[in-house]
Amino acid sequence: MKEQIEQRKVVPLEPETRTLADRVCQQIVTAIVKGEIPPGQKISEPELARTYGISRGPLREAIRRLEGWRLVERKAHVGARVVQLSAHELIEIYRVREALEGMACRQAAQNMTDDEIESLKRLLDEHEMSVDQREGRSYFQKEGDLDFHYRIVRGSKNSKLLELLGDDLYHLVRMYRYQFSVSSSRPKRALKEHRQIVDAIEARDAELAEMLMRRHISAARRNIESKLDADTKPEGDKHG
Amino acid sequence: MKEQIEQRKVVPLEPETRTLADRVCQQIVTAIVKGEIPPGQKISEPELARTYGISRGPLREAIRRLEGWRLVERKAHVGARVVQLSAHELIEIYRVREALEGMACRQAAQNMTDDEIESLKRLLDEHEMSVDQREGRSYFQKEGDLDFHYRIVRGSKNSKLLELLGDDLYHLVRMYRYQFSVSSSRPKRALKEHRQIVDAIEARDAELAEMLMRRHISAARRNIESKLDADTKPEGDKHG
DNA sequence: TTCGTAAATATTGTCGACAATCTTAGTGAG
DNA sequence: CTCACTAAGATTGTCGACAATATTTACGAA
Repeated sequence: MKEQIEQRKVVPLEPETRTLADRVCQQIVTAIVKGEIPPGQKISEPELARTYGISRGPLREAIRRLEGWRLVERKAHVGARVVQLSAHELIEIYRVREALEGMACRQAAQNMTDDEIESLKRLLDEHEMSVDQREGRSYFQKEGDLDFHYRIVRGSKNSKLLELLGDDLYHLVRMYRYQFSVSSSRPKRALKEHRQIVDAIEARDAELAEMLMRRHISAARRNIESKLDADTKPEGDKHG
Repeated sequence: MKEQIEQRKVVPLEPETRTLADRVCQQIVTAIVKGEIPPGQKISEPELARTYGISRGPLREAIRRLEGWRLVERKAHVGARVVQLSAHELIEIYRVREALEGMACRQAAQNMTDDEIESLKRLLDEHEMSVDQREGRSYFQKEGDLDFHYRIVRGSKNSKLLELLGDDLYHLVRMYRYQFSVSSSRPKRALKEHRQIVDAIEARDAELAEMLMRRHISAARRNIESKLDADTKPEGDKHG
């Protein structure tokens, strides 16, 4: 069944060529994204060093890189905290995504290979099955959606775009999906839009592909906006 | 005369509240942008530590942050090098700028205050005088142009946009301006386009503002492309 | 009690030393 | 002479200790 395995690493033997700081950095990213270290929380160096069983040196280097990725904010002589996005900032991110991924989608329609498109269609098939299942549903709502978007961005063959979206924005988006359950509360609708997008890419219709992607993200943004409105508005109006 | 001084810091007294790593980080960025540490060059920790008179600890932290900003690339157990963009990647950056700054310009037309617009017009007045002078010309071609763009991005009031463009892309653009003299070889034309953009913003015409900005950056991109073509094509055809 | 001050504690920032890894120089066999 | 292997040197990675700064606690006066 699984003929298509993600080929992550071809060197599983070597005793981990990466650096301690590199590994811990990724572990922290994962912890932040999954909400194990929630937004706004102080990052204590002694505590984390104990947790990961390393000294503070590599840990600080990892934090410094996260700082560059804007996943943590640091104040001199005070410490680092996990970024905490305001509702407004989350919306801003979606506006940026609209511009960036719209462009990515346009370029993907021009630059994706037929094989990549074929593989993308298979991914959507899997997603289709997931949304019907109970347990798969959460996968699609959390990670699956971004998997799709990530493939489009890769398909654009624009490495700068990939860096900006992959390293900077997607972490934040994933983090807030785990935190709030701000994920697409409309999985079937979203999936249908994904299909449309792939169709446009397959037809090499760059204009349409961009338009559909912008609309797709715009809809997601409005979905969040209305949710946030519903959460913030009723504070003086709780319970009808 | 200078009624408009850049208000950088309001706390000049304290014995520098920033961290050693922070300061050195900024020094390295400057060195890289100005080409003192050219693209592709190895970053030797012992050497730089001597240069800045600090130990390797803070220096490594600074490098880690630069790694997050993608200004340097590091290989485990080998070392860090200043990024070296291929011509293709430079073009990619301009395509990303087109999408991002187009959006920024649209939002700027909606969100800039009248004061900010007024200040922006004065900046253009200064630039106008600069291009006529001999010595000022290089300022506009190097920093002045990006000053303008930076203000537009700030005017969009979108903090995420500001982070992506300001921290990630502009460093690279500036770096390659100092390196190649890839800067606008058409300063008067560029300035005129800046005027048009500000006019559109002042008129609160978001659509037009975005369109003009996209065209402006697109023109810059094509300008670079033709230059690069001229540099690379004649390799088998040197000297007639 | 409450507020301000001061000591005590904890955390962050910096350094030098050592270990692990890579790079270079040198040597010898073919 | 070239190539491969080895050894020496240099660089990166990690650690623990100490200094500088922030935070908390304790104490006393109003």
